[in-house]
Amino acid sequence: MPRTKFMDIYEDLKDKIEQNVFEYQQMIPSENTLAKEYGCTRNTVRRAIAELVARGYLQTKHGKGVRVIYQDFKQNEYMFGETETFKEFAQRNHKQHRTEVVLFEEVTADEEIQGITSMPVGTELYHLQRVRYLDENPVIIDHNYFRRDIVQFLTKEIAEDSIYEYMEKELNQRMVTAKRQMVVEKTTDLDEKYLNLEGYNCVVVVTSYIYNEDGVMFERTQSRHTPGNFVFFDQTQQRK
Amino acid sequence: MPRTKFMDIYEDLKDKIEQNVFEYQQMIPSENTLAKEYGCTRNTVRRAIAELVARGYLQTKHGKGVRVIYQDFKQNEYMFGETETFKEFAQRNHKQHRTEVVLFEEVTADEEIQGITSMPVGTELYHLQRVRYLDENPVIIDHNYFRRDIVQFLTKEIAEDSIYEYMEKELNQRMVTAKRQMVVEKTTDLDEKYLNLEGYNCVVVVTSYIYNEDGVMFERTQSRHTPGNFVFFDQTQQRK
DNA sequence: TGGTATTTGTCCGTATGTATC
DNA sequence: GGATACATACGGACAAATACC
Repeated sequence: MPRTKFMDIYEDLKDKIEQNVFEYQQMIPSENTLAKEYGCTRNTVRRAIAELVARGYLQTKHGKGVRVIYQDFKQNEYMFGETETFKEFAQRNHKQHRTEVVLFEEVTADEEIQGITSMPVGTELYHLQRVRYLDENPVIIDHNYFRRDIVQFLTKEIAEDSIYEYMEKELNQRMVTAKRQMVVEKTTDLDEKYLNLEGYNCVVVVTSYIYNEDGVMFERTQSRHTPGNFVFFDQTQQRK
Repeated sequence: MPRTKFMDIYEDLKDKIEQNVFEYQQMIPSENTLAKEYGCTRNTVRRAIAELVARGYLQTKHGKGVRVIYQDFKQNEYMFGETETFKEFAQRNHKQHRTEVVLFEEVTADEEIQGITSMPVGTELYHLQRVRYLDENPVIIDHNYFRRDIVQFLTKEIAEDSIYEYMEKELNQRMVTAKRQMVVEKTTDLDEKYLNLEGYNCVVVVTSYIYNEDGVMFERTQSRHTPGNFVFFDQTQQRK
């Protein structure tokens, strides 16, 4: 993927940080030094550093230098500010995963569905309910709505694997922007039917609105997580 | 605050989006046009646009243009990827706020505290427990640990107002990086004693590790939220 | 279908300002 | 005060994707 010069530099610095070539709390070489090493201008180095700052790897200080503040990730963490599918999450954490489609229907948005999805009345949609298993443990129920004009020819079989892989490979559609909102809600009958709640009387509800590169919102998904099995993670830089 | 040119442009564009001068889904003027309007180079405009993309206001597409994808915020939302204090949160949502300090002690980190805080054994710390009220409703218990060598001369009175205002104004210390982790846990006796849980048997636990501009982690705080009162919000751009 | 203009993406080189040591 | 380091900004070049005729 790293086609551009600044992405090459980004990847190289990131590797060096993750491999502890540059250690936690250590200052990395100055921008001018790096520019000479990489054979580019200071601007290009700065671009790479900016990306690493945004992701919590580095911290810059005016007049002083650039410090490593990266520490190892925990497993089983959902990263906020990153887009990761359930399949990718499972693979990253070396877990078995399986998706059971318990509802698959085609609907047309009425006012009730508009209230849920923010899709205009009349929009043709797929409506799915899917139970997600990690190591045979049911941890999430997804309630998905997809626009049929964008996510075309969806089948139950695709929904059991990865809808996003299908979209990218077959339809040449990409998720570009995701807006997510998280609340905790009391459990519903459906939650209790499908999930292993381990005594909790609530679920973590993550509602996502997903846009493609034409700025069209083509998906609204509500993911209801069992409380015990997830961690959300976030890193922030305060700007002046 | 906007001292720099790109921050001026950032603020101006942000206002125009929020005031619907540029409407949802509309393309804004081209970078070259904006550069002429603002009397600067294209690079400076691009810098401002990049910030707005990162915050979910705009979406760019190569060869086409820049589209507005901002929609209004809901109230009572905690924005991930932003640093906001409890006091600022209350004021933004036009709510009364009050903080009650139920524990204030000075401790030295032993191995147990190191396990909780990741602070080295022997570090001198303040340990606080604070109950936070919104409109006289107890919604959060904070368990704070602060390094005494950095957050000096802390008092109960300061802790009842805003520790961060004190740090910035009196100590010239700033929060620069925050790493936060969120999980849901069963309630403890302390939660049940102080919080109004409305039937929930769990709380949302946000654990924060805060760094100053010297890269020193000077605070570890665990905030235990009542589930009903909070929404966490997040926006993401997927990069190529 | 093809050519041209427009628009964003990447990168360069330079200059100046400001914070730190 | 001088050297070093990051921050901002300018102006220009070319590439790549898109739109238009």
